[in-house]
Amino acid sequence: MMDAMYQLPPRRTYHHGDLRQALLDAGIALARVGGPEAVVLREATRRAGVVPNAAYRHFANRQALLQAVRAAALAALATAMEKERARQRRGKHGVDAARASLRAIGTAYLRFARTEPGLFRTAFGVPGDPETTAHPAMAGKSGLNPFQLLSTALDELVQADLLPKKRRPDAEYVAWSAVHGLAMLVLEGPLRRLPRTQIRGIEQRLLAMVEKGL
Amino acid sequence: MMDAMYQLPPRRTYHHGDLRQALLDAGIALARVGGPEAVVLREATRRAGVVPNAAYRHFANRQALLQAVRAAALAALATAMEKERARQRRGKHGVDAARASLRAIGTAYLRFARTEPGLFRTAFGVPGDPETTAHPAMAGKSGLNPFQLLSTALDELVQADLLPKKRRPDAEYVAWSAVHGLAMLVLEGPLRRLPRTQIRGIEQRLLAMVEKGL
DNA sequence: GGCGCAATGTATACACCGTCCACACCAAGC
DNA sequence: GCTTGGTGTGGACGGTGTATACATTGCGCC
Repeated sequence: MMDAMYQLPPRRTYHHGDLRQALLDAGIALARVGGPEAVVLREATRRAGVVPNAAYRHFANRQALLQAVRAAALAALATAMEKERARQRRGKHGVDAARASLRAIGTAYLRFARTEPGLFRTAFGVPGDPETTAHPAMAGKSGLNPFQLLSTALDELVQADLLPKKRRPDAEYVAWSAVHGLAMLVLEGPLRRLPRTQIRGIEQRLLAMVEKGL
Repeated sequence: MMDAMYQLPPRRTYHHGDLRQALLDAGIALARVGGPEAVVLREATRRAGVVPNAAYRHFANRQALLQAVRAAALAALATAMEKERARQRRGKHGVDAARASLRAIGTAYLRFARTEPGLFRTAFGVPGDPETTAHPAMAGKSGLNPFQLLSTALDELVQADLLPKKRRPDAEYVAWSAVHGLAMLVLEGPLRRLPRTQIRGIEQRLLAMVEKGL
C-alpha cells in the first residue's frame, strides 16, 4: 500500500551495483520507522528494486541483515555521543571537563532513545552479541562504540579524582544500567505518556544519582 | 518436530470447554521458552487441540493474546515480589523493615529476570500499555502490580524517615530504571556472558547506589 | 420438554513472510 | 573468446496472521 511509494524505476542493468549497501540502507529506514521487527527481508529487496532471493548473496539470512542494521544503529549512537561530548566540554578543563564527559554520554544516550526510538530499539532490543568487543561497524568517528565511550568517560573521572580508583571496576555496568533502564521506560514503559518536561526532570535526577551514587 | 510432543488426543466434544484459558496457558508456555516472539497464535491453538481460527472467538488477534500473556507474566512477577518481601521482612521492624522491603522488590525483580527470562522479556519487551493503572490480571495476591509494589515500598521508606518527603515524587521511576536496566543488560546485553557471581556483585552495588543516591 | 438463538469451533482461502533450489546473466581472467 | 564464479531471477514450499462463510451445540425461554 503505502510501501509502493518506495518502488524504484526498474533497473536497466542486470547487476545492481551496490546491493549490499542498498539493502542495509533500506533496512535502516525500516528500523527507524518500525524498530527491529519492521526489518523485513522482502521489503528491503523491494526497495532496492530486486527480487527477494538476491538478498541471500549478501546476507546469510534475515538475522544477518538485522545485525548489520543494529551495528549501524550503534554507530549512529556512538557518533551522537561524540558530538555531545565535544559540545559539552567546550571551554572546560580538568575536573569540569571530566564531569561534562559523563553527562554528555548519558544525555546523548537518552536523547537518542527519544529522537530515534526505532533505531534505539534495534540497537538494544535485539539479543545481538557484543557491546564490549570492538567492531568498526558499530563505532563512531573515534572508533569506539557506545559502551567503550562510556568506559573512557569513567576513566577520565578516575583521573580527575572524581571517582575513587577502587570503585572503577564494573562502574560502567552500573551507570549504563541506570541510563538504559530509564530509556526503556520512556520508550515503551509506563513513562511513555508523561509530558516531556517531567521526563527531562527525571532524566536529570537519574544522572545526578549516578554521579553521586557511583 | 519437537512441538508434536504437545499434540493432544482429539477432543471428543465439539466444544473445548475452557479454550480461552487453554490458549492463555499455551501462550505462557511459549513465552517462557522463547519470549514474546514465540507466542504464536497457530501454535497455541495446536496445543489446545483446536483449529487456528478458534482463537478469534476469545482474542481479537495475536496482539491481544500476547497482552494477556504479558499480564500473566506481570502477575507472576508481582507474586514473586510479595513472597520475597515477606521473607526479608520476617522479624524486622520499623526502619529495618522498610529497607528490607525495597531490597526485596529489587532482588525479586532481578531474580525473576534471571530465572524466567522468557516471561520477563514478554512482560517488558512488549510495548504494552499500563504499568501504572491497576488491573487484577497483572497483579499479585495483594492486588498490586509490580510497579505499585515498588511505589508502596518507597512510601514505607518515607514513613520510616529514610527518604525525605521532598524526594519522594518520581522516585519510583528512578529506582525502577536502575534495576530494570541492569536486568536487560544481563538478559540480552553485554553482561550476558559474565559469570553469575560477578553479576551478583554488580546487582548488590546497583541496589546500594539506589538506596544511597535516591 | 422442545425450540431457537447466540456462542463456539470448523473449513477454506488469501496475502505475506523467510528460505531452498535450479537457472540466467554477465564481468573478469586465462 | 571461452570459461568460471559472482550476482540476480523464477518458482516453490511451509510457515504465519486473519477474513469470510459454515457447522455444531449449549442455554434460555416458552
